[in-house]
Amino acid sequence: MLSSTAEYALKAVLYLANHAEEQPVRVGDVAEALGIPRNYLSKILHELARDGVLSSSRGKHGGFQLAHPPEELSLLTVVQRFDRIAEERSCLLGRPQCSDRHACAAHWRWKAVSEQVSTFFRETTVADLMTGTAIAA
Amino acid sequence: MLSSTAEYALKAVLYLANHAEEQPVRVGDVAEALGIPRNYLSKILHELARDGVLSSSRGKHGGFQLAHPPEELSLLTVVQRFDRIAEERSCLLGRPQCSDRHACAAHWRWKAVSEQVSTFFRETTVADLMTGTAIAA
DNA sequence: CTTAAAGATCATATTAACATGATAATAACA
DNA sequence: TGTTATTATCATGTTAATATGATCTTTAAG
Repeated sequence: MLSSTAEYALKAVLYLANHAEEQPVRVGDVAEALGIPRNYLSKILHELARDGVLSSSRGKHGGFQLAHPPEELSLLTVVQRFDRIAEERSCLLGRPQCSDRHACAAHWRWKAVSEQVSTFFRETTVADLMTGTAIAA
Repeated sequence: MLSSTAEYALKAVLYLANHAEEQPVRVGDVAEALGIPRNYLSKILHELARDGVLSSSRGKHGGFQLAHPPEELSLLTVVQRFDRIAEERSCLLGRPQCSDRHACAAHWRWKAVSEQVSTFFRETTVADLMTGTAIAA
């Protein structure tokens, strides 16, 4: 569903959210804890920082942390830079211009499902996925 | 959502379903009509034939056609050889062992959405997407 | 039995995603 | 002010998906 890059981003953000006490957290620690290639993750976290999802500090005692409370951070925000999640380009058959007005063969049936996916990413927050958080259906 | 290979497969199967009169249809015709690279499509259709989705005949007047009525052909069947659609490996965070018993942070929330996607591919048939077919929600 | 039209197959090229390694820039602190 | 720990950046390598081109095999028709 997600590219491995987006998956790394999401896992790392979740890790930072769950380690809010020990902020900021070093790339190396996150990479080791999650089994993600270090320099690759470094680049990903840097991009998240440029997007305003994380804040970073260099030098001794530097590292990364969430820039905003996890309740205010949707999964879509974390992931959208890396994957086009069911936003706009949601045509199952890859048509550039597939819409209600110009529907492909699969449009109406797929739209219902596709919107559920979008909604999940748009409305689920990092706080919803933090360990120790009550999970309600 | 789908890889371009799976998308090609689906488009081609739909094309064959919609041209049942002129069977069998040549690879070149399908490729040209859909804007898909010819030899690449040839390989894809060959794989679909090996899976029993299509039947192929060589030589003059050869080509491809559906091996079964479109009502009996699910999108999952068409696509599963090329993409792992929400079957098994459905963990959003890519955990190899994510299940109800060993749930990742996203498991329960994602499961509901993921199952809708699976169901769509499993239960929608090629007939449902054919042109001229009534579309009911 | 030859020929032409079709799919089947093989070798290779291209591209983007994923990953690694080396070096530069920055900040804390002795 | 120099040393060290950290992120930032750049150059390069690897791999899988996508794509192309050439050739082989099969079959219908003349």
